[in-house]
Amino acid sequence: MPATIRDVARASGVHISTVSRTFSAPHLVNPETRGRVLACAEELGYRPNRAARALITGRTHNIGLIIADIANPFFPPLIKAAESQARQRDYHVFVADTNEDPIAEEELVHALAKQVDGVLLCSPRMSNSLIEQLSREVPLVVINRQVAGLPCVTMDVGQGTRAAMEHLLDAGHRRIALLSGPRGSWTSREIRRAAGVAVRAGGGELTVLGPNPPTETGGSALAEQVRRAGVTAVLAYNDLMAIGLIEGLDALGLRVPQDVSVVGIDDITLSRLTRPKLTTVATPTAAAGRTAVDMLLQHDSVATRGARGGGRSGTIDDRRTTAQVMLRTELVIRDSTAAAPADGRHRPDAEVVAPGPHRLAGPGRPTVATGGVVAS
Amino acid sequence: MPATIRDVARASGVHISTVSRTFSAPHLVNPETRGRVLACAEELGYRPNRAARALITGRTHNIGLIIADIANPFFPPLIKAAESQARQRDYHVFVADTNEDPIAEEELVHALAKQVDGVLLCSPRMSNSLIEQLSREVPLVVINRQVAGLPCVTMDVGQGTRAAMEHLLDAGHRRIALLSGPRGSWTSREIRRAAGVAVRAGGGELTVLGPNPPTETGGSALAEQVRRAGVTAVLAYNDLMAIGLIEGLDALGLRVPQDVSVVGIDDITLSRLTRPKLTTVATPTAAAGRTAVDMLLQHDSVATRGARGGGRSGTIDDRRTTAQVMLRTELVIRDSTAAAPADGRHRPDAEVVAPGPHRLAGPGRPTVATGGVVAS
DNA sequence: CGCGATGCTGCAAACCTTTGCAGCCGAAGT
DNA sequence: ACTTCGGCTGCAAAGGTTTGCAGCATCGCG
Repeated sequence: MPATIRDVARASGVHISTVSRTFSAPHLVNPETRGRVLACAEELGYRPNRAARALITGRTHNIGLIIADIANPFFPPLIKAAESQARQRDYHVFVADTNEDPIAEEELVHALAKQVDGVLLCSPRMSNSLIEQLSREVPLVVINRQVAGLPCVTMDVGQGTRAAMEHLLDAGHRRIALLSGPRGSWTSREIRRAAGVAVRAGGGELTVLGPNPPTETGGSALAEQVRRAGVTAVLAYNDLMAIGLIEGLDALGLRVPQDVSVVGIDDITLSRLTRPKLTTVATPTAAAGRTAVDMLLQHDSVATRGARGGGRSGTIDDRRTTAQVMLRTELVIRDSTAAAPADGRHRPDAEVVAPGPHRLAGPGRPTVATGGVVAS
Repeated sequence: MPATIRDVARASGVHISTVSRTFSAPHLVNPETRGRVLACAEELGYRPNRAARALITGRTHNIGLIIADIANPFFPPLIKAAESQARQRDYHVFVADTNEDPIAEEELVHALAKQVDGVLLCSPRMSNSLIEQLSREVPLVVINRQVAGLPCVTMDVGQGTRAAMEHLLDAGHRRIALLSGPRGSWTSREIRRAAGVAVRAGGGELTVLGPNPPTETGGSALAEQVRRAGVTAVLAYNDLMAIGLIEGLDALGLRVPQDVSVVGIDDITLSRLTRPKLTTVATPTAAAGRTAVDMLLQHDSVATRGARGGGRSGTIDDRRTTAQVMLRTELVIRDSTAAAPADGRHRPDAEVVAPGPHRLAGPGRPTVATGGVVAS
């Protein structure tokens, strides 16, 4: 039913190759002919079949974006940035969600492999070795994880964690908890490592709780454990968990930040909407999306993996060029952190009280401390 | 570089057609042969090229999902539901975001057309006629809009709006504002229509503000206008706008719900996290996603639009079977609505006061009123 | 007038699969 | 012993496009 290139050729009295060129190499065809072809194409509602084209050129002009959890507000800015960057280069982005499931991740890479020119693997939960293996099937750029030999873009959560911990230590906190993220998360490991050294260096004591699902309910479920741990400050794997934790503490009668200081990571927009507004480590998600698309497109425009185009030669050599980019993070201080309680512990028996002054806190400019930046 | 069916055939000493059948019709090939072929395929890391397969079968086992704004928390549950439903039927979902841009919408449909078996068009902003035209290019299911002759799944926002307005009128509100949504939104028109008749029937007066971008900033930008309108209650096009409006009113010194009652639409999870918790019309987004996938798959499994499979006959006749489903909505009463102020107007000069009792409101079961349900 | 260059178009192979048809072989039925 | 049948496999066309190569005029130049 849909018009093919042949229909157009017949209608305009030229060979199919001329029709093809009209679309893919207009300068090679006589303007007059081209006009006639275009008219017929328009008339018949012809659109090139991208699948057929991909079959021979080896390039689909699509890129796949695999996301751990689309419901996490952390991702949409990244997705949008990737899409707009891709659109500028005449590419389309197909997003797929894995529900934090490593199996689904692998399956999706396979499914996408032949339908896209490359895949952006965002916050993968699978093993490094599997990622490496999959990268032989389709060009991969990894986001939020470092895998040796593959192009990666990560956030410098290590620096962000240090900044957060120093902020808390400066405020007099000594007993600090870390709510870690999901099993398999590179970011979570980085945070944990950095938190460990930073707290120790500051003479504090770190309690690690987890692994946990990186969601709001994952956070609220930890309120009881946080109370029992007797800490005065908490760093959460992400904002969602931090917000959930605040909810949970609230239900337990513990006030934030008077009794417990809470800091999140990501700086999702939601973190500015809750009460108290969340102190958090801002990660440049949009930049990550853009960068990842750039790396992917540069990486495979260099060596077109075309069907005919004479397969790329160096399988090992071009690893030299695979970049690993790490993006700067920033600590944004808002209303969920305060000086440690005088007795050095949160009060175990908080009475019910009208909400504290943070409710009235003005919209003043948030304090900002910068983290590090690295690239290689 | 990637292994093709021919490589496997050579390696296992059979014809390519046997390899093909090993995967697509296993019962037609001798178990012994099949075993050998599978072994070789595994060995070589062979994966069928879905693009090539699609070229001949006419079915890609992909479905496209076009979304107005992926950053709107309304959509993720719909996306996830669609994905899981599709996965059960061995389909993959590709999500694309249009940034509320009608042009991008059209372009995406074209881009997806040949790479998917059908497209779910969610909250489209383009014209009905264009949608109808595009539906001749690829099977379409429309979500959040009714288009004659096309399968649609919508939410009964009309009933939800009526319930919300009755709730407000019962609470003594008479001057009510409606924050309408983006231009081109079917839902927004439905809400406006229903709001008009409901408020008039209740002896109230409706002020319509809009159209507006359906975002948090879109809502907060309207605070000033809402104040000037002198209304005591507001229904917003969606929760995001409602939450933004509450922020904006707060900045103006107007308290919700004491001075102004606010109700949203959608019941996104965020609406339970803000203070005050939002009264809102819950829409069954997950059900919508599932239903839409079902309608699409049923619709085109009936008549395979295969290349060879003898094109479908009835172009008009099968319209009889195109269903239009409308899903039930529910009014969820939380803390952002209250009785109208005694003087019938919000106080124009609110003093700064410690936050009201809604801060302490327990997690009690929300009151629920049911809306209608329709199907044809 | 001849020659090469230039601009445009047609030809046909190739991309990777699926699938209708035909062929082969052994077994079962008559 | 001859047919029939069934199970399995091979053959080749088809699907829609791109692209290197070759052919053909036309044109400019010497």
